[in-house]
This record gives sequence, C-alpha cells and structure tokens, in this order.
Amino acid sequence: MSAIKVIIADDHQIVREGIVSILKENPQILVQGEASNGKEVLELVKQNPCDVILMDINMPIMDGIQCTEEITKKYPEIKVIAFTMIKQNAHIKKILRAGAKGYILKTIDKIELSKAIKTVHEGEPYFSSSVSHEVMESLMRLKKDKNSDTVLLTEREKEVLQLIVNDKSNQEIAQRLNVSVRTIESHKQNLLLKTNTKSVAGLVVFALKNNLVDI
Amino acid sequence: MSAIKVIIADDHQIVREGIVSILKENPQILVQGEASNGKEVLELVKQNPCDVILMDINMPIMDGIQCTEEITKKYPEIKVIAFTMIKQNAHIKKILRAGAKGYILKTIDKIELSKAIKTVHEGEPYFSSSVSHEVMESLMRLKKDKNSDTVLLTEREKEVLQLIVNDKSNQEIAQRLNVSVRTIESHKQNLLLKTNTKSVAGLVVFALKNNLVDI
DNA sequence: CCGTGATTTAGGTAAATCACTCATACAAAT
DNA sequence: ATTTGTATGAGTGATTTACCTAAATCACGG
Repeated sequence: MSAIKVIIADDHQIVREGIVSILKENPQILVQGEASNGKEVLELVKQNPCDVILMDINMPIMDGIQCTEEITKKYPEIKVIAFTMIKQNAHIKKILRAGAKGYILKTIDKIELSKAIKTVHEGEPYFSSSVSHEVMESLMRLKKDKNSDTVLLTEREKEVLQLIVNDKSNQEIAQRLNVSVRTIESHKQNLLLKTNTKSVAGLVVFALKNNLVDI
Repeated sequence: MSAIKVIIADDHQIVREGIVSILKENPQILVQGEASNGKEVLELVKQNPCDVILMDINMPIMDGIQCTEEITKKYPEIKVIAFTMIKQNAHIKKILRAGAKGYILKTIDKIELSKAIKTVHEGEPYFSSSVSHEVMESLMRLKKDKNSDTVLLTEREKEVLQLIVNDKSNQEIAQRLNVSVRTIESHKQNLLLKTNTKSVAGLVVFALKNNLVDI
C-alpha cells in the first residue's frame, strides 16, 4: 500500500515543522505540502491532490472552517482533520458541519497522531477523547427549561407547533388542518401562554430545546 | 471508604440478576436495591437513598427518562447512569438533558461497568466510547443548509437575529439598538430574504441549524 | 482621493398576525 | 349531574409583515 499523502495547514511555521518531522518518522505517511492559510491549501490541492489534510482552525486570510467547506465540496474524497488547540463546542460543531472527519488537539502524542491520520484515511471518523468528552458535557449543560415539565401540550397543539416550526403561515396551517385561521390563532395563543414565551421566535426555541418537534 | 450504594432499574429480571451478580464480585460496590420501572425506583430511593442508579430507558409505567428527571430534581446528589441497549442520538440527548451523568451500553464488560460507576460517583461523566462516537457522527450528519454558504449576514443582521431568537419584540430590539422600529423591520425583511424563509419561525430554525446564534 | 457597491438607516401602505377576551360544543372525568 | 379540558371560532385594536423605495454612511479598489 502506498503512503498516505498529507498536507499540513497551520499559520505557525514552527508548528508545521514539528509535525513534519514527527510524521517523517512514519514511512506509511508522506507529507506532501504545507500551507499557512486556507487559500494556500486550496492552491496546493489544485496542483496535487492529497488524502488527508491536518487543518488548523485559526488562520489568517481564510480560516480552517471556510477552507474545510470548500475542500469537502470540491474534493469529497479528501479527509480533513481539524487540528487545533481549542476544544470549544462551537468550533467543534462548526468544522464538523463543514465536513471535517476528525478533530484532534495539539496536545496529541505522535502515536495517536498517526493513528488519527490512518483512521480517517480508512473512512472512519476520529476524535481525541477529550473532544468527544467536551461535546457530551455540552449536551448535559443544555438542560430543559425549568417549566418544561409543567408544560403539557395537547396533540393538536403539538401538531400546530410542528407546522409553525416548519415555517408555515397561519393560513397554510388552517388549510392543512381544515379549520379556520382563527382557530390556529387560538392554538398559537395558547402555545405562547403555556410555554411562557412572547413570540413565535421564543416558541420555536422552546420547542427545539425541549425536543417537542423534529427539524 | 464505604461501598458505593447502587440501585439497578431494568424491567427484565434476568438482566438485573446478571448485573447484580457481576457487581457483587466488587467489594467497593453494594447493590442496594432493584426496580423494574421508574415508579419503583422512586419508592426505593424515598426509603433509602443511594449513590448511583443504573437506569434502563425502556421500562413500563414510568420510563427511564421521566424517572431520571424526577430523581435529579429531588435528589441532585444521586448520579444516574443510562444503561441501555440502544445508542440512538435522540435517546442520548433526552436522558442527558434529563440529568443523567453517564450513558453506557449493555454490551459493556464487567471491568468497564465498575469503572463507569466509580467515575460518575466521583462526579465525572462517563460514556461508552461508542456512545460518544454516535453523538459525534450525528454532529457530522447535521450538514448545513445547501444555501448557507451563500448566506452571509452582516454584523448588524446577526445582532438583530440574536435578539429575535432571544424572544424580543421589534420595539425592544429597536430600543436596544437605538434605531427606529422600521429599521428593525427592514433588517428582519432582509434576513428573511437572505435565509430564504417565510417567517420568524423558519428564520429561527435556520439560525439554530447554522449556528448563527447562541441559545 | 474618489467612485462604487454594500450596509444601515428609514418611510408608505395594505395585508396578515398578535393580544386579549369571550363563547360554544363535546368528551372525559368525578 | 357537574366540573374540567380541549377544540373550535369571533371581535377589536395593536403590532408586524410584505413589498417598495431611498437617503446617508462605509469600505475598498483603482
């Protein structure tokens, strides 16, 4: 099997050099290029396709998230691994949604780094354990609203709520449910009362927080 | 240190018996009781407080999610570990939001089971690796809307969007930003256009899907 | 340094929706 | 039989939306 071709993207030269020297020890991995921002990654890849990109998030000109979006759109076969110092939930979510297949921290050791590269190259996702730990804790932090247990919506109300979340107007909802617009207005009013919200916006947030609807 | 007092909740007697016999081997753990549904757990705990509850999710009468909610509300010092066969993202989210401190699968081996119980008892969360794996993959599945990369909101628009999601009325937003209500209306209109949504409801869903705001 | 396009600001007007209240029918529970 | 909850609807004035138009300001490249 030929070596896994890797590109390193990081705006600090010293970091790139460190990674390169570590990866050179592994004959299964070939460092094909280095980039100091997202734009450079795109140019490198255009000239010479690679298998895996180690992508820093904070970079000037074009950051790792935008770059990952571009890469996964144009070259879906290339696996991007987010490679950063920060394990912030927001960052993790963003770059995973942008198409990254892994997320590792710069505190990683050389053995794990090779393992991460091999794993994503084989099509499996890879995450540093403390990264998934962070995500799980963020899930726990997202507690229900205090009044959610007292909020018991009727079937009809849930039905209307779902349609509201689906971006339907009162008229559309009325037609769909074969009732008058005024009835929908009443249901909506009751929903606002029961959920203790002031507007559709609050209502939608409530519904999503409490898993009352599908999106 | 005295033994960790554990209650096992599962509607299948044979499962409970298996777990009990495994945990009996460990002198650091004391099985204080068994329950076949959520109601029984609540009664057991009322008579005799415990440290950790191994909680199945699918149970008759009162399921594990409802029971976890009750327990963490009344006895926040008791740690609940979800203990189930299914690693469905929706279940994981629900029970974690209900207050569970861990989530392990029934495919777990005895060593890991003891470790999970000890870990949550010490106040740390614990998750089977395949559970966090599942959650991370679900994050990846949640791709952006197709048009989201073309949707570039201005700072002001994001600001307004955040306040909309915070359930503020146009008037409140206008006051907060020191502009007229009509200006907010314009921003809102532009937001609806840019996000290709028809109403605040759709706008809020879009904002949350694309991580444009904090909730 | 000056245009050019994007951003922020704002208004006119008709239609839709909201807020608050009330009313009726119907079923389930007590 | 009576209460309770749900679904249905309406009246009315306030608010917001939908769809235009447009001025002041900003940012950036030639």
